[in-house]
Amino acid sequence: MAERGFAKFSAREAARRAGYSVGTIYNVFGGLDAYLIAINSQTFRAWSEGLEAALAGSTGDDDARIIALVRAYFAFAEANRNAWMAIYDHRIDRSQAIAKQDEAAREALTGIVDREVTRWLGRGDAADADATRRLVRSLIATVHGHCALWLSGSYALMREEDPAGQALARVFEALSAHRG
Amino acid sequence: MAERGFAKFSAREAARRAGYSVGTIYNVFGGLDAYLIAINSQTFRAWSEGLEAALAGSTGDDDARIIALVRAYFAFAEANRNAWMAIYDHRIDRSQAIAKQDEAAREALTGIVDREVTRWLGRGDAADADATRRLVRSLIATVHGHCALWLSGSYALMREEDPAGQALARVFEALSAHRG
DNA sequence: CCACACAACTAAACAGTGTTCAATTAAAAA
DNA sequence: TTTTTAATTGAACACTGTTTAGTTGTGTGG
Repeated sequence: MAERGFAKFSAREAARRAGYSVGTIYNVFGGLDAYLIAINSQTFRAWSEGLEAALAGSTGDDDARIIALVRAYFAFAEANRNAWMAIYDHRIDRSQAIAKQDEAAREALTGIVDREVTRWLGRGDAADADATRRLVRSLIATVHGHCALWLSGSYALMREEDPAGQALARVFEALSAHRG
Repeated sequence: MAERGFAKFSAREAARRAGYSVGTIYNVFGGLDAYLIAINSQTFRAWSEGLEAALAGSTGDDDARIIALVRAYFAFAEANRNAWMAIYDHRIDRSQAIAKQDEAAREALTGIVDREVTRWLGRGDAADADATRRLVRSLIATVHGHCALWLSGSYALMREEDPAGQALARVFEALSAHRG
């Protein structure tokens, strides 16, 4: 997946390279969808680790943590283009429930952002908990949008040499509007 | 494309339904990529028309125009899920130049947003033209991110009943930060 | 009116794909 | 050692995109 990308990915070839036959994928994972979910969940885990590592190495103030977080978000996506894009290329049929461990891998990322945003906003009252959660989702969407359009090359966003910087500007505008 | 979605779309079946053979697509469009670009460009045109129609029907103040624009953005995407997502599902090989008319269809949308943002910001000096353009791209990315995560159902953004409202909140925060 | 040229279109072939499933092999239990 | 269970295969099926030789139709110049 990392080297061919979602469009050119072939379960048959993946099985071949692993020294197995096609059928084994279906026996082990139950179907192609579950296999792709497993692959993408691994990407999610690596992504979360990358973000945590960047945060652990951030010694500055609270602004610095947000900056490190967003920069690490973009850095991972760029360094793992195909794998990162595959996460969003694979449309999951919502009728079929996904495995608990895979669900957890996906929610871990939201959890990190939630923790850091709450930290930045300062002791959040329990009353604002819901508003904060909505803001977190929205900030993720904001950063995602910048990253996705950047990597896909859509629009003439290309003439933007620092999309992460633009995303950060939007994030801080939103955060500032929600403080105190 | 509208009824099957990008993943299940088949050029062979499209040709069959149109009463042609597969080869004709290759003769007319030169290749599958160009065919998909033509399809998506048509979606872009319909999308732009939808936005313009919403703006034409907006009689309120400047805030109302921005609101109408973003709401129409989401409305079109929701009403044309598959076609809208296909725009971003189809990764164009940047080595091959796309037709001029298709390029125009894509840039028209950016043009609309540019016009409305400039209008909202008030007479923009020529000096700020570049800053405005960067902001416009960033706002598009912001709204795109909300819409994409919403329709794909990624993250637990689902528990958000008004993603367009969240996108609008972010847009106005950004616009306010960039006024005079 | 005819032969010709040219465009549009087809149909078949090729190498791939996802998906299923009877048959086989390997491992574990009795 | 025999039997049961699990893991794995490989072939079949119906698709897909892509290419190309060949066929059809249509309008033009003589």
